[in-house]
Amino acid sequence: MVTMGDVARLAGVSKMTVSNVVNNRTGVSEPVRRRVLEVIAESGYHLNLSARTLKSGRTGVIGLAVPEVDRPYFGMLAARVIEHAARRGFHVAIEQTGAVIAGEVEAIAQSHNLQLDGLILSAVVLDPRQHQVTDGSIPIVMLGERDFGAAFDHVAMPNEEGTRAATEHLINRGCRRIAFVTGDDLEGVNVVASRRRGYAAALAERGLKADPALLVTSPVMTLESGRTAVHRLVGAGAEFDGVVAVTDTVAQGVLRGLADHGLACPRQVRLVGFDDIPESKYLVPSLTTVAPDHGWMAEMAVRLVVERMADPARPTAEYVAPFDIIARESTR
Amino acid sequence: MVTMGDVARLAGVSKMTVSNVVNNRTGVSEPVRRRVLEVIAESGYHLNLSARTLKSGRTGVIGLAVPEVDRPYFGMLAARVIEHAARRGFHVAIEQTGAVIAGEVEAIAQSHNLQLDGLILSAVVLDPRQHQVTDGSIPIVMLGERDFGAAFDHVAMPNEEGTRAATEHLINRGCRRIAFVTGDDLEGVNVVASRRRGYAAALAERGLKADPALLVTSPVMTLESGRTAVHRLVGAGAEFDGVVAVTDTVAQGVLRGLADHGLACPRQVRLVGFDDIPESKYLVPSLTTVAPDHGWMAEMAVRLVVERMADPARPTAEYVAPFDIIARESTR
DNA sequence: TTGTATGCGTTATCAA
DNA sequence: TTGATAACGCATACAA
Repeated sequence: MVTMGDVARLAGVSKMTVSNVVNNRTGVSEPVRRRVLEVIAESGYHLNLSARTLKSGRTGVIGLAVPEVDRPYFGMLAARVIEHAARRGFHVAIEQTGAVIAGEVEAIAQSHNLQLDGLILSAVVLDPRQHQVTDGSIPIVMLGERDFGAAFDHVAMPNEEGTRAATEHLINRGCRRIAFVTGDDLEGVNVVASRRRGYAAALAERGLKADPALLVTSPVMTLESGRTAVHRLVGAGAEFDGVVAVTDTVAQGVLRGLADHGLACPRQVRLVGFDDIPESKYLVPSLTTVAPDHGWMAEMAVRLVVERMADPARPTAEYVAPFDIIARESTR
Repeated sequence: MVTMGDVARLAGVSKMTVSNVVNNRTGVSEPVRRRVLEVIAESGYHLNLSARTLKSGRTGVIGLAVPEVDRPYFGMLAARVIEHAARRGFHVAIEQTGAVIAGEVEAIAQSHNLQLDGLILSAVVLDPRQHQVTDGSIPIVMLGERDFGAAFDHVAMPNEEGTRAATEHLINRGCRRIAFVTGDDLEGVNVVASRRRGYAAALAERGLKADPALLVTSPVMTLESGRTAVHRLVGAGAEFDGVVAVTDTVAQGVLRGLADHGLACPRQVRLVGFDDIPESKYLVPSLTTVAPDHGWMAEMAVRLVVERMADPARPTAEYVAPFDIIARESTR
């Protein structure tokens, strides 16, 4: 391997001069700079980032911990975060937490070992009331789901507002018996609880009764759980003319479940999701959904991490992403 | 920051002994080991990976370059690669190439700077005949798409075999006018060309004519391009009773396009995709598809990278993933 | 404008 | 079984 010293020797200068050239610092005469760059090109020299890191204590790597990158929503998030991080000169190492508490705790713990400069954690199960996760050694930004109070910077989804708007949208379309298909952690501080509050609030506002038979929960929020939810509703003889799904992925499963029972959407049952994943527009019927501004969220998360690196003492901030209701065929 | 030296001092031993304990090496007496571990726990010491890297020249990071992580297929791939790499003690840094040649070349070039121990490159546009990409400084495994001959280890998709089987499946179901919806780089050494060969081979084998009007190409392979392809077929007055889509994502777009024109699938047009992304099972109608073994591919790619680290001289190998045809509603 | 000395935290080598 | 020393490649401080 060719080192900075080799380049210095070949160019007939000192290591320091090479370092200055490599780092684009001033104070190097033009002829010397050219000579050094020549030698670098010829020799195939590459700066050793580990050595620089050892000196500076910074790796230039931001961790992104998500449940699984192959869930559409988190894949989308990862793509945006990688983009915005690159724009600021950072690389992204992805950790998969598996949506289990141990995985999310581990992601924080590992951030030391991995020498991350910062961590963006999309926690979905970690409960701030039950787990002491205050780390403090590197900037951690909580993304999207759980609210850890003022302990961390937090970029939140418009969970409650979004679901309320979605539910209102169904009501405006004439639905009166609206089911809510979601996860089962209704008590915690989490996306499931917040979105359900929005659903309940909209019903209450419009004077509709929240029928417990129309609340279908399951431990996971997947395509399969959405499908199964419909099977359960129909199996229990529940009457419903609208469904609010906790995510687009679940909604897609619901669509499948409706098809299994020959229920036409939107004619017999209208459906609305949450996230606006890329596929939603192409489903048959295309899916009405709550569309938070994902690019905005990713950019903000990266920005908060980077800014906190510069100023660790800054008070934590909480941002809620803007959103739109995208009306499509599933609620026509 | 607490260093190995600090731990050594606190434990009353040498740095080397601490290192031996941290690395689980033999030759440390039990009492000393316990004492050191105690101090480590108390002091909150964490091994500095950069320093280790500086010594060893290894980072423990494998790069994974994919077009975009938010495409379902590549998200799936990334998830599997991360899993298998973790199993072998490696972390994964994801690069997004944007499916452009410059991005793919850049990924290789950057692998130096990022101090990657290896690179898994899912190239989709880089053409081995036109670009000199032989690097040699770190192990590079080509994944899935393009064939670089013996220059790199290669884990291939069963492109030709898969599409042939898919096309045969349609013929067996009674289709006689089968369209192929794909990308437009039909000449290169790539997934588009191979899959088309499989399509053509199946038609030829069964004595069906390949009507050029039924070959619909577009520069990209997306949900939108699938949808548009159907619009173009119908707009041109083409008659077709089956569609082979180059990927499941494109197939999903095709499904949408069929719906736009009131064409019933599978009654009027049968459809088959390629990849078996998680969503395919839940589409309405559920999608018949060629299902390569993605876990197998990811595992093999990681294995090849890691093995080549150990033995850079080993001749390159080529593996083709096994696959199944999953018959679902879209070809019922 | 350029060079020298020193140290970042770890590990390999060799000696004790 | 343990310890001392010398690197790894770079950047900081300071001297020339």
